[in-house]
Amino acid sequence: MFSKACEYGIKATIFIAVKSLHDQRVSLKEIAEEIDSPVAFTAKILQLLAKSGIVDSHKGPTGGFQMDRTGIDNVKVYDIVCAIDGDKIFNGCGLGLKQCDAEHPCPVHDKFIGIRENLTTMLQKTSMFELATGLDIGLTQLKR
Amino acid sequence: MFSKACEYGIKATIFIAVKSLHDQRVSLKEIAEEIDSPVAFTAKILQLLAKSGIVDSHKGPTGGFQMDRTGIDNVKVYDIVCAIDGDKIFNGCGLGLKQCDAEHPCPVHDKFIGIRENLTTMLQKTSMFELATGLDIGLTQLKR
DNA sequence: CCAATAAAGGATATTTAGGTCTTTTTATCA
DNA sequence: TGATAAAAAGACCTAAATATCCTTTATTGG
Ligand code: FES
Ligand code: FES
Repeated sequence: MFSKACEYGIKATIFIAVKSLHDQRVSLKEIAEEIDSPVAFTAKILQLLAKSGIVDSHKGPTGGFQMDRTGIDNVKVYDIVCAIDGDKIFNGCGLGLKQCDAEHPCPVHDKFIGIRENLTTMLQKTSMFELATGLDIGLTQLKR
Repeated sequence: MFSKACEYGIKATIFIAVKSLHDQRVSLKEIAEEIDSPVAFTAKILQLLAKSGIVDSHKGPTGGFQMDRTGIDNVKVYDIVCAIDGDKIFNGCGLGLKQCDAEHPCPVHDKFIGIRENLTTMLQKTSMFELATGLDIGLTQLKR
């Protein structure tokens, strides 16, 4: 469904959101441990998320990653997926035609379009706040 | 969503079904042209589909690929996806946890499970016959 | 100012997906 | 029966995703 980079990116952002809700900045090392991801690779992904304005980063001692309250409420899973994997999964043809076009549909177009819309809507509606609170109260987990 | 191999496999099978409905066997070359795919790579995929019993293959002059009427009715998109990409997309965790487990869910589990079920059901219900007839009457297309 | 800390950046390595090429096997039919 | 046609099989190549390593830059606190 998503690339590894995107999976790490989503998990990292949720974790940063949890910590930010407790007014804590969190370091790359801590993130990688918490989401069970390779440190250096995670660094690349966080760089991209920082450039995209999804998370804030600070260098130096006491540095690390964080989100402000507005971000925690406004950033949706959809934004992270777009930033890392692009929008192919939301707009692309399920059978790989150059573009998905209802006027010239592939054989699965009509069947796919509904599911793709459900996925898009779901990801557009799901905020970091919602996912972060579930994690914070122990309902969900980021590794196993 | 699907791998390239899987996209080619689905398209190839639909095309073979169309031709089989007209009692025509079809060669690798013809298939690759019709679905706009690399010939040698398509050969590999068709080998796998033949081994999986999804299509029948015959060597020699007049040889090629075909499906019997039972296969055209019974083979579902789901079967092709499982044969080529495996069932990770149907059972795997959306965030890449080692296994998707409702007792120990990842943050997106509850949101994902419904969409994943819709996708699975849709692919399990969609037969080659249905897709082949749509293509045959010109409603849909395999390349662009 | 300086030492320590942490992210940014860039070069490199590894693994997997995607794709090609050549040889072998099987079947047809003239 | 032998020339030919077509898929099967296996070795090989290429590009992209994943992952690592090293150097640079920014920030902090003493
Ligand atoms: S054309 Fe293939 S999904 Fe729309
Ligand atoms: S645990 Fe992640 S989708 Fe079920």
